[in-house]
Amino acid sequence: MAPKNKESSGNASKKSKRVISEEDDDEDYRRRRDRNNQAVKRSRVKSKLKTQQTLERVNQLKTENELLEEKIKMLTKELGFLKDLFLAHAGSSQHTINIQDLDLSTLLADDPRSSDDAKTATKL
Amino acid sequence: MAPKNKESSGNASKKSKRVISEEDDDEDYRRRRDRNNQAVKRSRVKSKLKTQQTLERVNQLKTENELLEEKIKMLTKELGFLKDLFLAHAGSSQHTINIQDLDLSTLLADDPRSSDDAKTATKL
DNA sequence: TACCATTGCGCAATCC
DNA sequence: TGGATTGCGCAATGGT
Repeated sequence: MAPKNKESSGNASKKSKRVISEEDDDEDYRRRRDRNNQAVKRSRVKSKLKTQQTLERVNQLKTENELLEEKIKMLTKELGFLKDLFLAHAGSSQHTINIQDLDLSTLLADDPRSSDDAKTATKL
Repeated sequence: MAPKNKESSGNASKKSKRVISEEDDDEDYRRRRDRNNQAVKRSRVKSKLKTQQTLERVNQLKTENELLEEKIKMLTKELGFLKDLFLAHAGSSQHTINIQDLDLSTLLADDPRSSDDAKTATKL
């Protein structure tokens, strides 16, 4: 904190014709200070904006996360059903499954491979 | 920016015995300023800490999401396999599946219902 | 050398 | 009454 030259030396002229160089420097100083102050404001606005966007990103990711968890529950449930089916018959004596006994309609209705989330599911 | 009473009026005594009340006020002012400055520092440290934690949270959630996406791919793949099996035989003439033809070992090896991510899968 | 961006810091106004 | 926040300006510093 050094150059705090306010109305320091006894300058008669205020800003009439900037006599020599002292006044010029003062004006320069003010100009520079003002520019920096504006730069500081810009920088701080940007900083706050970034902070807020980060918070929004967190919420966005949380929501996304919940949806994915739900989807996993659904898929796991379906898989469990199908596997139980296989196991049940695998443990039986004849080792065969009669397709007529199965209600595939409900199972295939929400086939994950053709849902709206196909972006991640269809890749393979 | 008003009360910038530094070495304003011509006070002879500096802090010897605080004559009446002027000096006292000055000392009080300084004490208050110093305390506020410390409070400001604490506040800013806390603020920066929170910002950083938020950034870490974002990365954490991103990682979590990727894992969930992968899991969904796996489950979808498995489901697709099982459903194709059903469909294939549903379209056949005999409508029966011979369990001997299936290799359930690989399928059941990584049963989602008994994996390490059981936290979300076992709930139902 | 000049310029803008960032950052630490103190002041004062407000908030709580 | 007093700490916590916040907007703001200054100066130092970083990065062209």
